[in-house]
Amino acid sequence: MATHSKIIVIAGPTASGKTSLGIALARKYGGEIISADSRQVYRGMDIGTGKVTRREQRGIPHHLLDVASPKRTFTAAQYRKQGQRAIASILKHGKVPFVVGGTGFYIDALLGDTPLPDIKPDAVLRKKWERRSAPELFAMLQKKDPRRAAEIDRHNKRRLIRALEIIETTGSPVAPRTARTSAYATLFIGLRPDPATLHKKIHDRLMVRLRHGMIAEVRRLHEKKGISWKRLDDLGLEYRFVSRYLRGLMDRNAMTAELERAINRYAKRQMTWFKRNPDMHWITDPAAADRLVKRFLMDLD
RNA sequence: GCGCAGGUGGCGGAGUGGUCAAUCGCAUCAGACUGUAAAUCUGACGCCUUCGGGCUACGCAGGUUCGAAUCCUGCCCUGCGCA
Repeated sequence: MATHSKIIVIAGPTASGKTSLGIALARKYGGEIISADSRQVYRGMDIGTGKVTRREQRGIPHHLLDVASPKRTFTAAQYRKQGQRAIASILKHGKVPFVVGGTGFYIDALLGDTPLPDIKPDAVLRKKWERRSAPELFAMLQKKDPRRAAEIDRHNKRRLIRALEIIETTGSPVAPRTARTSAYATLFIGLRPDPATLHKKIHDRLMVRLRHGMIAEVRRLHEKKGISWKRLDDLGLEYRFVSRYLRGLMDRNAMTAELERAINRYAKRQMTWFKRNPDMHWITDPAAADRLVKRFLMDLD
């Protein structure tokens, strides 16, 4: 059996301690970090996303941070492309890639079996279909691609529009899902703190962010960088709720309370995604990761 | 003390004689995820269930009625106004 290049993934819900664990392991085992975070790719979104500072990086190179303007949507396909490039470059230098982050979709796009059809988003089509109702869109899809229609979430306009977009652009049905075999040997480590601990960490971290200028950051994005309220809302969590507060849609207490709840819900959605991965090695204590990594890098294969 | 308004599920809030275990929103729980993924979307949500249904419920206690969250009486409680 050929020796596959090794990659280590550190996943887990927000505030579970992925970042510092990743850096510690990268330092110990000669690694570099590839961030798998759909919001940390944007420049100027630092406090709200909990982006590592230069200093916290402790000399470990970080990839896929600050690679896009928040004005435009950064997509999973772009992530995959740039991520693959980063992996290749890290391996070339004889280092170990550590994919660290909480965006399960990005991790799968990069390493898993989620195929991303090579069809770019079409703003015109999307805008046109946006006006239609989900049942209408579903009926259209059923007609053009019964196979895809049978498995899709018929209420989710975003998915329906994407499926129709693929069909419209290629003139043929959406390719069925096929298992992709990764070219790498991958160790999946999942951080799963007990719920009470996680909730507390989420709460404490939110208080720190508020103290460290998170509100000013969002205001700056809107006033200085020209990021629309709508866009900030779409970016979710801190950007969504702080912008609503800045718009006067809610007072500060409501903003804080609702944001905290939203973050907790988000953490659960992340877990729902990661739980599906049968290869995930779940740990509660970050210290347990070391043994897994050591064995993975030393042993077999 | 008098007058007025009101007491409904974890919360907010509909319902004013039957089709109400009770619209809806929030919270909570579970889940989905083919280029927006911190986004988007779905289901469950009184208790029990062999999933057919059964049981207990709309402040408390009585009453009217074939039938009440809905009508009547008394009581308790809350808010506002007058004393």
